[in-house]
Amino acid sequence: MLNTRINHQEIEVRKGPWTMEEDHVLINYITVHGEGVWNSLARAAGLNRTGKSCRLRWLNYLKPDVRRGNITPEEQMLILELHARWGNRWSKIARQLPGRTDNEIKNYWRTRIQKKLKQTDMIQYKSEMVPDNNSMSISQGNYSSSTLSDYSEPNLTTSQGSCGALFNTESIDSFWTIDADFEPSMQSLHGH
DNA sequence: AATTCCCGCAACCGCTTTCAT
DNA sequence: AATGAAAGCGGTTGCGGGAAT
Repeated sequence: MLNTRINHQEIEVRKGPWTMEEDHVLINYITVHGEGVWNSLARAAGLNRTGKSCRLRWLNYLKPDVRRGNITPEEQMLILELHARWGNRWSKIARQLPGRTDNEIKNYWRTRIQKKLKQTDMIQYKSEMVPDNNSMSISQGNYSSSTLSDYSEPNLTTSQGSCGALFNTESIDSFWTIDADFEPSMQSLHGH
C-alpha cells in the first residue's frame, strides 16, 4: 500500500488496492448517507482516500447493481457493435449494458477483443500476400475501427438486427472463429 | 522446485467537461 | 462571462497469479 503525503499537515492519502475494511466503511457510509460530493464523502467517512478513488471503487465494484465477470455472448456482440459505432467511448457503451462498467468493458476490449483483432489483421495480411488464397475469406470480417468508428448515434435495435448493418453473418463467423474460446458464444447466438 | 514470462484486471493519472458561484 | 471545484472519461501502469520453461 502506497501512501502519499499531500501537505505539511501530515495527512496521508492511501493509494493502491482497497482493503475489506475500507470497502465496508464506504458501503456503510453510502448506505446511510447516500452518494454525494466525493471529496467530502471521503473525509466524512473517515477514509484517507481521494474522492476520485472512492467514486471509482463504488461505481466499479461496490455498487449493488454492478455485474462482474461472465460477459455473455449477447454482451460480446453488443460491445463489438457499439465499439464499431462509437469507438473508445467506454462509458457510453457501458450505459447500453446494464450493470457493466466502463472500466470492465474497456479492460475486456483491450485484453480479449483487441488481441483477436490483431490476430485477424495478421491473417488478413498473410492472405493478401498470397493472391489466390480462397480459404481465408475474412476480409469482410476484418474489423477496422478506423473505418467503422464514424457512425452517428445509433437507433439501437436488437443486437442481431443492427449488427447486420456492420457485420454480415459470414463475417461475424470469420471473426469469432479466430479463437476457439468464442465458439460456444457464437453457437448459442445462432441457436445451436 | 525454482525461475521467468505472460496475461488479466484494479486502480491511478491527466485531461476534459460540467456545475456552482 | 469568468473562474474554480468536482465529476467524468479514456489511457496507462503495475501487481498478482497462473503457465511455461
